Amino acid sequence: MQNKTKYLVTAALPYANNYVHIGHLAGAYLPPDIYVRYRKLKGDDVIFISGSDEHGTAIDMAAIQENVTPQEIIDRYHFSNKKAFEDIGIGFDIFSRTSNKIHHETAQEFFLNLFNKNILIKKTEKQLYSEKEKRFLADRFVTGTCPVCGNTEARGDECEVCGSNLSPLELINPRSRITGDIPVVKEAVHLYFPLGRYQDKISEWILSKKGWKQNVINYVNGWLKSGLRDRAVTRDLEWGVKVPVENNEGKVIYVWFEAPIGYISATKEYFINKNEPARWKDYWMGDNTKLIHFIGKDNIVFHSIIFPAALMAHGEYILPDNVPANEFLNISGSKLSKSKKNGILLKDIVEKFPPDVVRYTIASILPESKDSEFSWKDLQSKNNSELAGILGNFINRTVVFAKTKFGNNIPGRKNDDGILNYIKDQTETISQNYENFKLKDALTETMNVVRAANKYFNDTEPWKLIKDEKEKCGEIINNCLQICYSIAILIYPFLPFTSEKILSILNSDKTNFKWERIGEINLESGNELGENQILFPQIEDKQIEKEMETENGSDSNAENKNDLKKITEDKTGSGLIGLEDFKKVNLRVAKVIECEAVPKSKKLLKLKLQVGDREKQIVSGISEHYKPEEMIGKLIVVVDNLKPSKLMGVDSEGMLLAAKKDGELRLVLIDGEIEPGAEVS
RNA sequence: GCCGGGGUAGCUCAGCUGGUUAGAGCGUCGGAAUCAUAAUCCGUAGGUCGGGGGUUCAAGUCCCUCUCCCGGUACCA
Repeated sequence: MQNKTKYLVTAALPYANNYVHIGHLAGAYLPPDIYVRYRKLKGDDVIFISGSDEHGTAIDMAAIQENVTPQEIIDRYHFSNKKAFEDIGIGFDIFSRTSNKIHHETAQEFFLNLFNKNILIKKTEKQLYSEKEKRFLADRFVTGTCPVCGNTEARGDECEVCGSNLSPLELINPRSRITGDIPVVKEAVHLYFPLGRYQDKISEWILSKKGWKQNVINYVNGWLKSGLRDRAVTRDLEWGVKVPVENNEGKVIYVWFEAPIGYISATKEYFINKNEPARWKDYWMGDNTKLIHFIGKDNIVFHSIIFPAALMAHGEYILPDNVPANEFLNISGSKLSKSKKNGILLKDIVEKFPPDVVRYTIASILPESKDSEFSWKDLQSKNNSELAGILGNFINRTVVFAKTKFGNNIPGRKNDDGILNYIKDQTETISQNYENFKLKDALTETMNVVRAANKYFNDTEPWKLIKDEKEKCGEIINNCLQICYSIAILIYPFLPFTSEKILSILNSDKTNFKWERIGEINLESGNELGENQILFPQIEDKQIEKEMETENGSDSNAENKNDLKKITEDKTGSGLIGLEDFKKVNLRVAKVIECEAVPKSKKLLKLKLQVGDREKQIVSGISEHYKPEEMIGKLIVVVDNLKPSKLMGVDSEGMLLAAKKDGELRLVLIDGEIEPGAEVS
């Protein structure tokens, strides 16, 4: 008994700066919930943990922008997300938050442990310092003129206008975002976690892991190959967990380091609530706990490299047993560009559709091995033809039959004809699927059981037997009702709400509600049934069309690809070229009709050009020299037949001519007026 | 450009270390049945496994190459 395996299952900590959407659900919340519900049915000792990640500059900044306190921001998202999770039936044992006192203490203890062992390294770097505020300014707390596009309100880490990645020191005329104070450059000391030193240990540890998903191994190997680098663990910020070491005023522990410790703090909190404040150690420090992190693929690095390295450094904690990361769930129709995150919010979808319908749809397309695609039509068809048609129908036809033909009582039985044993056998393969984190397969097999139930009903034809073999008929219906109970157990991990409803329809309680009772006799003959209800009402076309419309409305990605695909061979001859060669280059006059910066790029501008009666788009690295608006209307010279290419994902169908020397760049322009499209030779 | 992941029936996806006629669900079409939310059950059709080349007795599965999509990274004359 003492040695029974304990399971510590975590779901990624959602950042309390955004609403959780169904992509998150598919990646990091529904899978562990299903898994945990299965373990609980098996009677395993399992705790399911998550909580809001509530620190970091993004939250602080959001607060400033909205002119509220960070507390208000995190409260908004924490409680909203928490409720959405409850509504969809994610049964966390605890959904904590990193702003809790217990977390601050835990994180500080962890930090001090490493600090006292001299594991953390001091490094000096140049940083902006505000004399007035008497502190160093974190990246996002600096505003200035973007060196790329000239935007005067660029942030220290990124220019929101042109999307360039910046460092605060690059900004022209930097100033404090809060007080407007002009900062000075000063040397700042920060503590670093020597991740590089753990390269070998991590590598060895990963290699020793069996049964990890291939996508996770690939990701980790990619990181290991390019070499692990030390990471700063302190940051200049007010909002966060204070660095518990002298001479570090105004510094907090960097969120990447502090947040995952939240799993530990949440466990502590869970046991404090249960009045067993020391029990958490049995899980985090015991030798028979399986720590399992469910996450999306964007989190693999943190959960399979960085956090384990930190745990190794600390030394007293267990390491993850598995990190079953999922790929991404895409929304069909609208290709979600990385810039705008068009997700379907969890809190919205649970208002429109029953939670189990959403759970079922998502569970059946879990991105376990590759990105998968969600569509509203899929949800509709899953509901109508699988949930209603197969599952709902079986329960309903059985119950209606028993009610009308057997006076609302469970008819008697003698012995079964093998169907229950068949179902019991199936649980073995289903169990295997759960154990291997193959939840989609588990769902398929589960539904196959329900299909078999329908087949049983069809094959035995109780509606015929009722006429002159009522007793035999009663036995079949008894079997079907027993199957209903078994189904309630089987589907519980995926459809907990429906599971409850079935129990209530059967007028039964949870005494036999255990995995090993599947395929057993769990209902007593003679008992009265409860009130019947339709488990899955049809979803009408209208309802689906409405969702599809609202979705498409927000998406305006209607760029058709051009068919012009002339390819020119460019052979590099050394020295002189003949007229023939020169003529291969098709130079034309083009008028700039639109121009904007390419998001996230430093130097690229996207230009829409008029060339004769055609339009074409080119991308050019000139934004350090020309602003988008001053480009419009200019008559420039372009190479018209250049092989098209993509720059940062944006199509470019040519190049413009410009002179360049010593960092100076000037465009080749046309003297006077001439029709765009005119040939240049 | 580079790194990683993909491209398998109309749709959504399975196919581990290469091995008999490539699978499932939904959808299609045909039939049976009528207890049931016109739900169920049986059967049918549908794939040159993105294109090309190679290794092998044998490749969706390994190698090369091309192409398209996704993510990361690169920044461009």
